[in-house]
Amino acid sequence: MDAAWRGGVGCSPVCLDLCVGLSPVREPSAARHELLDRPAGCRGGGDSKSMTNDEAMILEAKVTQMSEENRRLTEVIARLYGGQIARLGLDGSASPPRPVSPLSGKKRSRESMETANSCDANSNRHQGGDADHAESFAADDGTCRRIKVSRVCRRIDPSDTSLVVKDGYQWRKYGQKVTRDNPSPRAYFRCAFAPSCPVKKKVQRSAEDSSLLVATYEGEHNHPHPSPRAGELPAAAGGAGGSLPCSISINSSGPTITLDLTKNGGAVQVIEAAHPPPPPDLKEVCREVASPEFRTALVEQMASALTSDPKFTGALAAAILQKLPEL
DNA sequence: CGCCTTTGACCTGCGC
DNA sequence: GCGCAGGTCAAAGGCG
Repeated sequence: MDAAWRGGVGCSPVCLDLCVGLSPVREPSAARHELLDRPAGCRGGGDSKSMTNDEAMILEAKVTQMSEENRRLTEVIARLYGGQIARLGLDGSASPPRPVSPLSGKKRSRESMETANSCDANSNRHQGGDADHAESFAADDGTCRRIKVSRVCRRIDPSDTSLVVKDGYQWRKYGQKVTRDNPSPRAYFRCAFAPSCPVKKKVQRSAEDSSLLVATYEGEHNHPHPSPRAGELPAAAGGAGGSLPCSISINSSGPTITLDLTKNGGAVQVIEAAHPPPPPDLKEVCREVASPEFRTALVEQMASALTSDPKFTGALAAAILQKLPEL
């Protein structure tokens, strides 16, 4: 299982985006790509100073180094979460006992019925209803968009019985159910801001930690955020912004785990990566991952492991050879 | 009075 | 075919 996950990091739809202290902003990779995409001589086009070739090469070397570090940490996270993710069914090749996709199977006919009322400009819904199950259809139809699923956790007061996760959107509760694997009831919400908004939210306390509220967002908002406030949890729309250092989402590009280690100002909130519920030590693992000591040790350990791996060194040599100019 | 929440009933898919 | 479980509906009640 671990091997399957590790193998999936590089070549399966599963991808890991890691931000490791490169920048206070959440997407340092964007800046990196901007650097990499442009030839050395063309960089800094918008700057008043023109960059020399030496500076460009140094920057490129740094970027390469960071990429390598990023890749190492990717593997570490993959190992840390490997078992959990596999159980989650995020690996598209596996056939999990309980699919993560919220729209698989039994929702089909009901979704198609709802489509009759809301098949307007909403790009998330397609006429005919079946297209909603983009998890299975989008692979063949590039025009379809998969339903985006993101999962966030928020720590609350254990005595607080309300299943409310404030994210700035307006939600209408339409159901509550006690599920089998969790004694806490699960609340079902619809986005009440726009009638045609397809986004749904499921909120349930963690079975392991009653002070942890797990909110699962399904779909994307087809309207602007009504009252964007800083520090609130990210909803499905946009998905990228928010205060959580770690999130899992499933979208058109496949399952994505984002761990942002640059956000160490606040307490690290634990994302439940397991379904069924994770072992209790997962939270501890997440805390460790966020600590500088752990990161340092991690890098050293991974560097050691990678350099002692003949496959890695071989692949690295091959990659370097490819980069060398032909003689 | 209108909106929202609650909650039991119903629907649907899946596994046996 | 039947039972189970998740998801949704809709009537009833509460609240401002």
